[in-house]
Amino acid sequence: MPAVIDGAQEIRIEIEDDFDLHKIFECGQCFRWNEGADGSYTGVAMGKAARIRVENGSIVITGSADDWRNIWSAYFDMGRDYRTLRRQVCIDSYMRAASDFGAGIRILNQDRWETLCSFIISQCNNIPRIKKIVETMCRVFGNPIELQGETFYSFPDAGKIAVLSEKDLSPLRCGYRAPYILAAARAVDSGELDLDALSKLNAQSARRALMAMPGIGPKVADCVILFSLRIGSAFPIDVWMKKAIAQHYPQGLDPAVFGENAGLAQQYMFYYQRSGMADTP
DNA sequence: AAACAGGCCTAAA
DNA sequence: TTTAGGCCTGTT
Repeated sequence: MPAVIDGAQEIRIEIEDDFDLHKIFECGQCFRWNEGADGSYTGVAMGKAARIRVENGSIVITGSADDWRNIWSAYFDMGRDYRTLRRQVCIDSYMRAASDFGAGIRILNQDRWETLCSFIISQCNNIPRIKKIVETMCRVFGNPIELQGETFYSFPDAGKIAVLSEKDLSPLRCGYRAPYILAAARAVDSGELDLDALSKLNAQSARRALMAMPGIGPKVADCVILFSLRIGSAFPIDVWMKKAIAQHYPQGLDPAVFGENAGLAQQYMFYYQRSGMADTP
């Protein structure tokens, strides 16, 4: 069992398993963590602001031991052994290279409503703009959170957004996605779309329910399923993944070969493809 | 300046 | 069942 040392402002957790902050936060699954000059990351998740770094084989994160146990441990998916999972997705030499390159990635267990909303925003958008829209949304509609003298903002509840109009969302500059955001907020707030319940279904059923919503297609649905519903078989396919598959599996690739680890395989492929390292086989 | 960006929707084969 | 064009906005 990893030791948890409880300091005044931060705690320290020894890690043996894969855990690379840069890869975790830059592999495209989240939008609210930013790297500082010292290599630490600061961000807001699950209603908490935190700063985290890795030092001498330990995670060092602001907050209490209870925060770690109640929030961050699950958020960083510490219940799973990624060294083992990484071996399991090595179905060929390409996946061997991709998973070696991406070693350290972990799939975050993020807030469901936030993930849904963020990936609605992500459609036909680049990462800087996605982050900007999400940050504006939090600043305008979220609650302030203090961390080491700095003010951050939580992601607003679905109920807070549900009562707004398209006009209210105009500061976000999110264009045609605004009605999609409102529809999702209202469905989540009313219980018509029960994300917790979806997490108990299989990927196919959850996907069908999500795609019944306007503005949610297969890619957004799969991201929500993988990054927040904890259903590991989801395999989001975006333009990068299409390139990766075309290059390395011209005959096609059935994600089912990865079973329950398809989502992790996707993350390795995606991260590898985006790095440009995958282009020279 | 025009094209494009980590999709989705609709219309049309 | 698959494919083309349009869509807000910001950036190149």
